[in-house]
Amino acid sequence: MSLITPISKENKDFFEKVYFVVSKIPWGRVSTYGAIAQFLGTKKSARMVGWALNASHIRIDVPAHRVVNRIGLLSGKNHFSSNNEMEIKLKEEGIDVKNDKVVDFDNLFWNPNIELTFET
DNA sequence: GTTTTGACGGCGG
DNA sequence: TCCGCCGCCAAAA
Repeated sequence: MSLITPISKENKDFFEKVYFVVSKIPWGRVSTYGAIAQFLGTKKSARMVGWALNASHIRIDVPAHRVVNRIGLLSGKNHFSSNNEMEIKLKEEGIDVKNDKVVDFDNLFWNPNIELTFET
């Protein structure tokens, strides 16, 4: 079996893939659109990741609040029901946020390309 | 079927 | 270092 199986039957389309990866972000960690896009093989499609998450509001199992942009900025906070819901959720996980930015982002960054390995 | 949009990222100025 | 323009590409209009 391959070590990494980013695409399985439950991840048939791009959106599904995004949801899958995002759902794997550990509690208390954050990831980025670009990293997820790269993991999915389309590094240049970071914007699509955001778009996918935009449609993920129906999926409660997708922790979209753990996805920020490359510098740790909460670029998607405006898409949550409450204006600072994203920040609140992050803080509930022990992630400190200041000025719409994740403090110590480098340390909290979870890179699926490296850390998302799961045994099949 | 074509144009616009967008929760990004890289590169140049 | 900071700011702005440009490329990407799937979905919505």
